[in-house]
Amino acid sequence: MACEKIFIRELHQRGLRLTPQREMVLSALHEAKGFETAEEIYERVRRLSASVDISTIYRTLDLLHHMGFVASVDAGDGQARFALTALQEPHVHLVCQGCGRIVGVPIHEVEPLLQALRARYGFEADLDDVTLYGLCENCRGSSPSAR
Amino acid sequence: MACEKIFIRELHQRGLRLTPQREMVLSALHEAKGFETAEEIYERVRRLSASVDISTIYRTLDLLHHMGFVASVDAGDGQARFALTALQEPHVHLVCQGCGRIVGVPIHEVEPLLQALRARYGFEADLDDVTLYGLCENCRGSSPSAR
DNA sequence: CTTTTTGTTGCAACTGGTTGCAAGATACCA
DNA sequence: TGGTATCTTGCAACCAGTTGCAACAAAAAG
Repeated sequence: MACEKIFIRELHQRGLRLTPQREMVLSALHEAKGFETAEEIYERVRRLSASVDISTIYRTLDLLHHMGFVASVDAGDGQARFALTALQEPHVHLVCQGCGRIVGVPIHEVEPLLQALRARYGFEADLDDVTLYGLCENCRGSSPSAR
Repeated sequence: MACEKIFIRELHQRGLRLTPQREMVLSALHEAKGFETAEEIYERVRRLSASVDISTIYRTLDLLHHMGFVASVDAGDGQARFALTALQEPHVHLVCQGCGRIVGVPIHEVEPLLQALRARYGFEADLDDVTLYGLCENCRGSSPSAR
């Protein structure tokens, strides 16, 4: 897990600490392979240690998110979903409202939008964490199927 | 209030009813002139009638939003904000994280983004209700001031 | 005007998520 | 190795917003 070494280094750089809870959340995210809710990640962590509190899960996911290790997507169903992105380029996320699939779009592909907003509104938008809703190729034709 | 006549017509078309509560929310939104939280709109309605429940405010704002009368923006502080848009073209909203100002961008100005997503990902995005975060012209230079 | 249908409301309970705080644990230094 | 500063945790209370449901009320029909 090269990821963990980098995590420890980043923590130390910010004067933060490595705790068993933080290790377990990182490990749960490795297991997950894809977007999961905080509750699902909580369940994975509980299999490792029963005494961890859900608020610690949220705090740790938040930390990992701010450090750029984790992407957070609001799929529009009132529950955020999280996934490891480790050190990839930031993505804009597309959520299909037909099938629930989440697709990442490298941020450089929407650079023209950034330029347009800068030019016309003087607005410097931060697209690191944007989620767009719509219909994917599959669901566009057929009638939308349940998630 | 031309807005109210159209509202009544739209309600009837959908088999829905005009109630005092719905009229009061619409009237509160007219008073507001700008984005306000559900709680602020609730306070305005309470000045008209003390017995209205906050859940009715939320349900009505939701209805007005789905009917296209109201824009809903998550300013990133954990509280949604609502404003009358009556029958304007839908907007993408820019929220300045420096000063909290909310600016609307007519949706046709981001049409190129829609086309790019359609072409490369086959994804038909719905930008009617997108909010982007960043810094406005004023706040870009100076150190960000509190909201 | 009364009845009937069905959409709407207030209420209370609940949801996902956040926060204040005292107790506990980590990392550093002697 | 022991002491200490301070970061982190679990807990419980809280927050904005949603939901199920029985009572209510708008609109249409008689």
